Amino acid sequence: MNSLNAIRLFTASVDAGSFSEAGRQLGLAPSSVSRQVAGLEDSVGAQLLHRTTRKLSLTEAGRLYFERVSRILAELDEASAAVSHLEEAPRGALHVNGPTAFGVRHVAPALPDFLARYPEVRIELTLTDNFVDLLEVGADVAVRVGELEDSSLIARRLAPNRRVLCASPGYLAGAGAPERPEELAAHNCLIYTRHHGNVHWNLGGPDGLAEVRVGGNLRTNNTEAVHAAALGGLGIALLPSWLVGQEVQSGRLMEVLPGYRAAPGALDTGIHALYPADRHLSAKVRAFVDFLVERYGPRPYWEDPPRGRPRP
Amino acid sequence: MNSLNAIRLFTASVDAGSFSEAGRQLGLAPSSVSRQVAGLEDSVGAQLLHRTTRKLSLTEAGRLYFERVSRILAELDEASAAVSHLEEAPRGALHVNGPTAFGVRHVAPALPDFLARYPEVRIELTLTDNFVDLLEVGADVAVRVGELEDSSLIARRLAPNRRVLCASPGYLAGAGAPERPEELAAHNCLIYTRHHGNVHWNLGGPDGLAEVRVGGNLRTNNTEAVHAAALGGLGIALLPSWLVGQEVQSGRLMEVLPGYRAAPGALDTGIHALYPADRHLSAKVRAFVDFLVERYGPRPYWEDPPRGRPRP
DNA sequence: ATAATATTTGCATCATATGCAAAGATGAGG
DNA sequence: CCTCATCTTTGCATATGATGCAAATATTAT
Repeated sequence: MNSLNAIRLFTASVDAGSFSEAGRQLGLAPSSVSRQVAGLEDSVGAQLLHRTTRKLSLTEAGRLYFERVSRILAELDEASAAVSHLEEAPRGALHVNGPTAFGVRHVAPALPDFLARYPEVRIELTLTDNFVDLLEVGADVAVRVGELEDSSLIARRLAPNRRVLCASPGYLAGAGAPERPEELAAHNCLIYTRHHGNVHWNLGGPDGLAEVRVGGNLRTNNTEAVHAAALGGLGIALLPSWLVGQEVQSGRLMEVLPGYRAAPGALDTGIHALYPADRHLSAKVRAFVDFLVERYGPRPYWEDPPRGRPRP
Repeated sequence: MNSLNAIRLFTASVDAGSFSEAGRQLGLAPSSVSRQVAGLEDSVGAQLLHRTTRKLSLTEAGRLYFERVSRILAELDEASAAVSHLEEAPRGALHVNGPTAFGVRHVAPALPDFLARYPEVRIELTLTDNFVDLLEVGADVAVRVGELEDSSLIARRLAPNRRVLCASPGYLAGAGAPERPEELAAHNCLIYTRHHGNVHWNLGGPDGLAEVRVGGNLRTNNTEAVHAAALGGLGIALLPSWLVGQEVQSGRLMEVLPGYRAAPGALDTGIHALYPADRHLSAKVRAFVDFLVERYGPRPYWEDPPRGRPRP
């Protein structure tokens, strides 16, 4: 096993012209240099240097070894430098993973700004709705909505995940807008079946929690389908604000029971960025997460403008 | 300072797919591998591997580093192998140094045979008559006639260095052939001035040592000049057998006082090959020295065929 | 010839690597 | 859902290797 140290001392000795001079330059005793080079010669099985008290001279083997090895040392330093260079500033490929619905609406639109700020980064965005292992898919960072379970990853909160009741103006014009949670039972409520207790909506409001048994003529395992049906005027939906916020703002949907929101559950822990708990967090990942935190902020742009209502 | 060991363990881990497997293959504890790789990551300042109990996966930095570094490791092994390879068989450049007169007569003519036996060797023959430092001139081996003083070199005896009295048949026909050493004083003796006591010839014969004061009309510092003058019939010369042996055999010169020879002095210690006292003697040097020893033998071809006379 | 400097070696000291054991974590299989 | 096997990591004791100092040897310059 060649020690890199010995090789460095060998080349330093050749450059310096003597073991003592090399030792002085490197802050080592001449004896150390001498022994390391001798060990290297034993290791490669050939005399590399002819020694005289006044002069070192390369043997043919030494000259050959020196030429190759000094180039190799340079390459090695170069390799380290290349890697360090990657960490100096955000650059290189960044694999981002996230759920389709959120990714399409709030990640992909943010990428042009991010890439404009960090021109040396290339992004590969993978949107998947089944849970994937970050490392398995080769992702550097993932955006997750609710449900944090992967304990080997670090989660950084990006935004709250508020679910609100909403319906289209047309539906509310026909069926009327409920004023109290209990009235939801009489409405056509669009059910997202992947919530744990999907037949009950737990709503928090000014007068505490209210559990309402709801139902209707649409049950689906796809949030987008609920969304589309609500937009089409089918009924009242309980959907995350990041999905309907801007439509509420534009009036295509109207918030129902605006003082109430879904009681915090597993799905409501917030929106997080997840990345490996490595000692060396790469600059590009850090930059990306910081960018999202900054872009979404404590009150994301998809939330209604402040209405002065107390937050739970 | 990167430890080569850590890099090897890193690449081994990537190849093996786990620290434990790499450890098994290399006979190391998993903890060692883990720590070395962690240290390497600290050293380059970037995460190289994402770790899971079940899987290792390269980060982008790790992939980049791995690609470069595994190639570099191969080059390093190659460099060592190339140098070791040099030692397996005689090959490469062999720098031979020696005195002009002997070199022209007995080294250069031997080279075709040597090179025929070792086709991978290239010879650079440097003939100099002033003493040169082997290392200074970059020689691997030197042939020296007498005068061994360089204690840092190893001397291997190649042949005896016998000096004999000789003259041309023409001279002897005119001046007569001496029968006893004392008669030399009356002859024209050709003096080589670089002998220490150059006005006295110390001759050993059947009746012991005889010191004869000699002189003549030619004194020169060049053996070749003495040789040429003797061939031209100028007088009696005291010349090494390797210089005149074959001419004595052919009759162009005749030995004078054949029972006598120069008493062993500094110039008569023999003909030696000198090479650096390195622990790793290169194969080509060893082969060359062995070749000369074998070629010259204990009684070199330039010596007269055995005459049954006692050696001193 | 003397002084100065270079390499090498022995020895004590110190840093580092290693192995073992234990703890924490993860995926497979029942 | 739980258990088991395996992997990584960390703490600690040990061993291997590196280092510095001093002395011996050798060589060149003055």
